[in-house]
Amino acid sequence: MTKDDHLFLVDGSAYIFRAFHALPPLTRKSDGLPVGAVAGFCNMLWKLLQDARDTDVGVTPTHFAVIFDYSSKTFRKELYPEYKANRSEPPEDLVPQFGLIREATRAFNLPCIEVDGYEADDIIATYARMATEAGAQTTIISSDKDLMQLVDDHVSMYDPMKDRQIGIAEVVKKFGVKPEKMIDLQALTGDSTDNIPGVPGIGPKTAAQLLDEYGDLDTLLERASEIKQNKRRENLIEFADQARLSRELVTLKTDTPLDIDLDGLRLEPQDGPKLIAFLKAMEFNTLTRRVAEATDTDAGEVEPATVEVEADTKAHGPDLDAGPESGDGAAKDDAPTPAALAEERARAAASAKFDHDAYVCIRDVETLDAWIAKAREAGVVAFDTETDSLDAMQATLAGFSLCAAPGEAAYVPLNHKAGDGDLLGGGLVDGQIPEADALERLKDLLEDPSILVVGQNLKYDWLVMKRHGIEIASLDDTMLLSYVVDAGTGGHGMDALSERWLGHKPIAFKDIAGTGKKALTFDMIDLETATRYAAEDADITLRLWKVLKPQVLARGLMHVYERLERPLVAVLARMEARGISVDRQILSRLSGEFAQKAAAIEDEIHELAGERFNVGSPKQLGEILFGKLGLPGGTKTKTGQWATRASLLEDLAAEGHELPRRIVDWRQVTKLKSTYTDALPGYINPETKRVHTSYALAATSTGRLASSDPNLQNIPIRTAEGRRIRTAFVADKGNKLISADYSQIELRVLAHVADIAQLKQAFADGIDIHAMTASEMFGVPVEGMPAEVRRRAKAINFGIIYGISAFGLANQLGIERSEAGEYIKTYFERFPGIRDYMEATKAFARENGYVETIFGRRAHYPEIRSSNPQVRAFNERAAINAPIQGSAADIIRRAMIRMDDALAEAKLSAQMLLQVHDELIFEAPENEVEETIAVVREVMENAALPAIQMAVPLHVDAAAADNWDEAH
DNA sequence: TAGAAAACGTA
DNA sequence: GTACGTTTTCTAG
Repeated sequence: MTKDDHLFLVDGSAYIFRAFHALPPLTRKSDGLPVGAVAGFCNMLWKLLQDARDTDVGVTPTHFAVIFDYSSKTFRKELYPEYKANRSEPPEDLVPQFGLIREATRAFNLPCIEVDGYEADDIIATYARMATEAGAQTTIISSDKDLMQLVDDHVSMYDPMKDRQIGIAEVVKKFGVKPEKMIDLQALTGDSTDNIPGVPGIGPKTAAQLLDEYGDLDTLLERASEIKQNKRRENLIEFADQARLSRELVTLKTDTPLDIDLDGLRLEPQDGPKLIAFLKAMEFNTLTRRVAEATDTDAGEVEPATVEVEADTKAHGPDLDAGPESGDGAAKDDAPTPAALAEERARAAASAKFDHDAYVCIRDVETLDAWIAKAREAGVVAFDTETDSLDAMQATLAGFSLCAAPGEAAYVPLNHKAGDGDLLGGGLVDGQIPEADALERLKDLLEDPSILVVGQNLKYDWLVMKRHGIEIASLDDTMLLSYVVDAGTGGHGMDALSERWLGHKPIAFKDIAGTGKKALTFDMIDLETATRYAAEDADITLRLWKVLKPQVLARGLMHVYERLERPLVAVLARMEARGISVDRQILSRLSGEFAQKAAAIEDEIHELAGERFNVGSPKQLGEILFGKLGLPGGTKTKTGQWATRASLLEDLAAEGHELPRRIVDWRQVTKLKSTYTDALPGYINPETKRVHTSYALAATSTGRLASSDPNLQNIPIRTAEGRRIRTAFVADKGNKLISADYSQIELRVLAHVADIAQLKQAFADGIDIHAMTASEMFGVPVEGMPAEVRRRAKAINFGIIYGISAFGLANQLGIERSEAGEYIKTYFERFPGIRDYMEATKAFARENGYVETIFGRRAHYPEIRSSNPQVRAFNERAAINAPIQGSAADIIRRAMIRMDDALAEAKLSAQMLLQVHDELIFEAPENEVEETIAVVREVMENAALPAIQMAVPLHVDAAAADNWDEAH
């Protein structure tokens, strides 16, 4: 095909429906076969081909094809199970015409193109792209707005029923945006006929205006908070992921696999007798005559063709989807479910081979530029940094790897050191791109919002790049995709994911770096080995992304990923980067005090024991207590050692034994010293002088975060001694720390999900919930209630959240198991709805293998059907707890995601520093404290909205002070 | 020297 | 009774 050629592409499937509805019904005289659409189609084709010969029309096709939908099981269904879900079956009169129209196409001597799994529009887009690349012109015979995105200088459309050309100007006139913006426009408006969601409340007019103002969808969604209209802003924020999904759905594929190339579409001469035979069979007399005249054929000589009439329901037949979960995964070729299709992709990835020799080590800017160009072309790039430390806040960049297509990955070394081994350390290895040059180019790529940067645990790379002045704009994280799909079933580290999904065991870091004291850091590894390792990581990451993203979609979990996971990456990275000030002096003073106290207690212990021994050794201690001294009540742990846990020692102390009391005291002091006052100063970053914890997003089965290095979610608070450690967490000069925590959030969630009238009422009235419980259970008035009664009710309330057992409650309260059982019985009599909820949750978990939070997050419990009663019971309790703990975790996640913008909008400079499950810690200028608290409370208390309207109010307590102890 | 076990800090 | 991470001791290699 050359630039003088002109390709005509007829959207056959769309035409069928339009002709059927627009034209008067027509039946074959002889037998009543409905043929209206066929007649319209034949007339249209004939006219097009005749006009083509009239050179004065100016448009002469040299290539021609008619394109059809093949099946409704397209990749879009895989992306979005609801796609075209509201399509009803085609009218009975239309069904037999699908096959006839294909026959007609062949009778016209025209190629009839259809591809399994793709829509006609994708095939059209692909051919149009190919023709444009050849420099040729394309005319698409359709008026479907879904195709308007293809219109440009080389591609136009033609509406055969209205005899109207559609070019760039017509698209702009009709929709107010240029054709290249049609995708974004459709993503916003959605499409009710195809069941594309879009953003509620946004029609074509609003969409065009928004796109005019913000340029494109990504920018609009990013800056949605600036929009003045309340409802519109909320919807754009709330349904951003839905808009992105819609965009994926409306974007036509230009790489549809095609059996016939452009040259195969060259227009063949009309075969008069062949066409007339078909037309006679259809009994289209007028058209038969015209064709006979034009082709100089004697129609009387031609026998009518034998045309098979079959009910071809392939084009738009009913969907036979069984549901999102597929049993044995054996996809039937006629009706694969979305999950089965996702699994199909997983199967394909599982057999992929890894060729480490194919990886490239990039050592000059030209090559780097070429790879970056390739990434731009793809629009998606897997990215991974290699450094010398697991601490992103201290790590030095050794290099980075890129992968834009499976199997094609490269490593870019930047700071590898020569392993000379002298004490001064080797210099830089020769032949590495200067860091500044490479990062300048990388910045352009990573900060481009149209490039999707895919990583495994991207928060780490985000922080490393941020420290080099680069902020990744659009990201996907394979760890988080896995977490959304599989929370509760194994880990989400790259090695585990690679083995699970790709059947490939990656090169182990310890195999290239060694282990222990003489382990190498990555910058000391030779470039060849480094390339094999680092490029493999990027390769694996991209392949995982290709497998996991469809998994998320197929299971209907995209909203969980988009609303609760992906946005948190940058939020947490910023919190970690800020860190918190910890006063070294205070900790050092406390360490001294604790050391003295521990030493004194240790002397007493040795005195009481009558010998010196290692007090820190439970083994030695057990021997002394239960062996040498023969104290009663000794129990053994599962390894046969004497158990010496605090609660046991407390019991002994209560019987008047002095030694156990002293052990408990000693343990408390040494715990505080070793874990907190001694360890924390070591975490103060020498550069920032602050402590930067690391939050794990995918560590828990319920959706909670986890904090480590150091863990700032378990700083002591229960004892007076412990609280003193909190005084070392301080605000910088001129600032205050603000602590804001949800009051009773898990019990509120329980009241909501289990729908318990008394609980809901109590929270609505702001009543003391434990006292209310006690009053209901024991008939004691709240006024003047004994502390012990309330304490027991409180323990029961917590027990409920934890999936209560008589054994556990008895343990907690120090009562007999039978008595605890009575309490539970009474509780369920007063709150039968709770028991119903617990039973229903267990049943759901047994049935599905997972449970869900109110926002749809899943936690898996594959062992809930274990034949081991202990294992089963444990899984049941966990399954009962997960929706409650997890929903609360989701709520605070939502608050955190909104918080930075809310503070910025209020022009407050407060910074969110820490999260402790139901508490957020901020650092704010002294004079903004009151305003900040108001904004923080507002965001936290409304965090479930607008997705969920809780049946109980959420309440947040907040206070400000110079240190964490006083603020809490 | 790596990993399990026991203990204990938090929500 | 739920969910975590860190420290120390102790054992196996």
